[in-house]
Amino acid sequence: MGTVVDTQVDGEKDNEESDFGNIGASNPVVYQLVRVEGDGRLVPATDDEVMEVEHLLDENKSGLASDEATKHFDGCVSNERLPSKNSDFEGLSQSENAEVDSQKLNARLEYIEVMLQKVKQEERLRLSSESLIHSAKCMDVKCQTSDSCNETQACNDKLQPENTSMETAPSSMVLNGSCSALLRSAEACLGPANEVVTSMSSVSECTSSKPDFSILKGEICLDNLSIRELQEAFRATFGRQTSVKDKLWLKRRITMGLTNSCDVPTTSFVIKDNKVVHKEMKEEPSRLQLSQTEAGSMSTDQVTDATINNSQTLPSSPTDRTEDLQVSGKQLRKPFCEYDEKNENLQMEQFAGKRVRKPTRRYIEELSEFETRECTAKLLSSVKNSGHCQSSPKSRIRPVRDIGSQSISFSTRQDSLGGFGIQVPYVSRVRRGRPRKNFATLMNFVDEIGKRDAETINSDEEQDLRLEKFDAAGDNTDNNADTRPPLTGGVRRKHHRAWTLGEVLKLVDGVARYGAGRWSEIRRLAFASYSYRTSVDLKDKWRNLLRASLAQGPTDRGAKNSRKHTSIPIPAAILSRVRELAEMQSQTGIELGPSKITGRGGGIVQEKGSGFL
DNA sequence: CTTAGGG
DNA sequence: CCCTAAG
Repeated sequence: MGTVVDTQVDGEKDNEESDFGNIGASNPVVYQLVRVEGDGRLVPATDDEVMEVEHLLDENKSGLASDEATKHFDGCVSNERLPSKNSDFEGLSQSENAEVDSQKLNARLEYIEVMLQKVKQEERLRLSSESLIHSAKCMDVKCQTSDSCNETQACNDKLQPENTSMETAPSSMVLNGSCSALLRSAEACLGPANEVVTSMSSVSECTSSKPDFSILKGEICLDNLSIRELQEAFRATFGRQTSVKDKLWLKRRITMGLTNSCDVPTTSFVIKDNKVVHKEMKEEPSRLQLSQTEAGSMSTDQVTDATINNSQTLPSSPTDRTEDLQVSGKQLRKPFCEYDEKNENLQMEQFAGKRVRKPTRRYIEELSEFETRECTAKLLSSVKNSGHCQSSPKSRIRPVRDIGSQSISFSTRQDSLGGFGIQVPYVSRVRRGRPRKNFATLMNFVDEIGKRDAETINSDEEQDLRLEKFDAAGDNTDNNADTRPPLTGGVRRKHHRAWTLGEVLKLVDGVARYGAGRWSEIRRLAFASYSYRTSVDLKDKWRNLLRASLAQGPTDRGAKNSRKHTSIPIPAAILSRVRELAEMQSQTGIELGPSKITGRGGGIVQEKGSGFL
C-alpha cells in the first residue's frame, strides 16, 4: 500500500537550512505519519517512515498548497524516499486530509512521464539535460520539502545563481530526478542556464561518461525503469555490474553515484547546503561515504582506497569516519546512505547512524595479516634466542634489540659462507640440513682440513691427490671450499656449493671404480677430502651429470662446453665419459659384481680421464 | 644410515 | 640442494 504522510503543519515553515537531525523537535511543524491501509484506514507510521517523512518535511519550506502538495508527492514518488514496496506511489502530502487521491497522483505521474518523454524527444541531449538539471535543482528543494512547489520558482532563482552548486545539481537532479523535476522542466526550465552546459561537463566528469547521463535522464522516471535497466544504469554509473535486484536500492545507488552523495534521500538538503556541503566536498566525503556503503553492502573488493585506508588506519576509524562525515556532510542525519540489504532498506537507514560500519573483508585480512606478522616476529625472536644457537654453535645470533646502531631491524647471524664471516639476515633457517654431522664429525672434518692445509692429503689413493690437485688447478674454488667447511660445521651446506671440475672428475672416477649407487663408498674413498659432499650430493650430482650427458652427448659430443646450462661448463669429454659409465653400469647390472667389475669401468674412465688430464 | 627419487 | 620414503 502506499504510504501517505499526513502532515499537520502548524503553519510555520521550517528553516530550510535547518539540520535534519532535528526532525520534529526543532521544527514547528508537527507531522503525523500515516500509512493508508488497503481498506483506506490510516495506520500510524512506523518510526522509519516517520524518519523519512520528517526528513523531507524538515528540509522543505512549508508552503502549503494542494497542487503543490501533489507535485511534491510526485517528486517523492520519483525519489522513492518512501520505501514502501507495494505502493502505487509514495507521496508526501501535506494536509489535514490524509487521503490522497491516488488516481490523481497517478495521473499526475503519467503526465509527468509524458512530459518527460516529450522533453526527451525534443531536446534529446542538450536541452533536456539543461532542463533536467534545472529542474533537478528545483526538485531537490521541492521534493524534499513537505510543502511543495511554491518554492520552485524561488529555488530556481536561488539555485541558478549558484554556479558552484551546479556541479552537484546535476546529480541531484538524477537523484530527485523525479516527476517534479520533469514537471518543472516541462513547464519552465528550458530557458536559462548556459551554465548548465558547464555543469553538465562537470557532471560528466563525476560520472565519467556521458552515456550515463542519458541513462540518468531515464532515471528521472525511476519507477518506470525495470530492474534490468536500473542495473544497467548502475553499471554505467559505477562501471561495474550489479546483481542487486532491488529497485529502490538500485535507484539510490545510482543516484548516490551520480550525486557523489550518500545522502540521496536528503538530496534537497544538499542542494540547499550546496554552498557548504558540496562544492568541494563532493569528491571526498561523498565518495568516502559511498565507498563505505559499498563495502558494507556490495562487494568488498570494490572499496575505494579511501575507505581502505580509513579502515586500515585504526579500528576506531569507522567511528571517526562517521564523525567526519557528519561534520563534512551535514546530511549525516542518516550517516549511512544506503541500505545494505535489499529488503531492509528503510529500517537499516535509521539504524545506520548508530551502526558501525562492518569491517571490510580486506580490512579484516589486512588486520589479520598484521597480527600474524607480529606473531611471526615474536616467534622469530624467540627462536633466535632459544634454538638457533644450539643448532649451530658457530652462528651468532644477535637479537634485534642488540642491534641498536643498525637501522635494519632484523637480526643477523654470522654465516660462514666460504669461510668468510658474512652477516646475513636471519631468516629462521633452523637447520634444514640433516642432523647428520655431529660434533665429532665436525672435528674430524676440521682435522681433515688441517691435513689439507698442510698439504698432507693422505687419501687412500693417490688418484685422489692428483684429482684434487687437478681440482685446484682447474678450479681455484676448491681451495675456498676447503676453508669453508670448517667454519660452517653444523650448518654447512647451506647454499649451493658449486661442483668443481675436480669434484666431478673424482665423482666420475669414483663411479667408475666403485660403481654408481655406492655413493657412500665413493664419498668415503674418493671424496675423503671433500667432506662437504655427502653421498646424497654425489648421487644427485651424478644424476645431473647423467642427465646432462644424455641430453648433450648423443647429439654432439664434440661440443666442449654446454655453457647454456650451467655456469661451469662441463667438458664434453667428461660428459661422454659419464654417459659411457652409465651405460656400462646399467649393462653391468646392479649386482655387486659390477662393483668389482667396476675396475673395468674405472679403467676405462681413467683412460679417458687420464687423457683428459 | 644409506639409497633412490621427487621437489 | 632439500626432503622423504624405503631398505
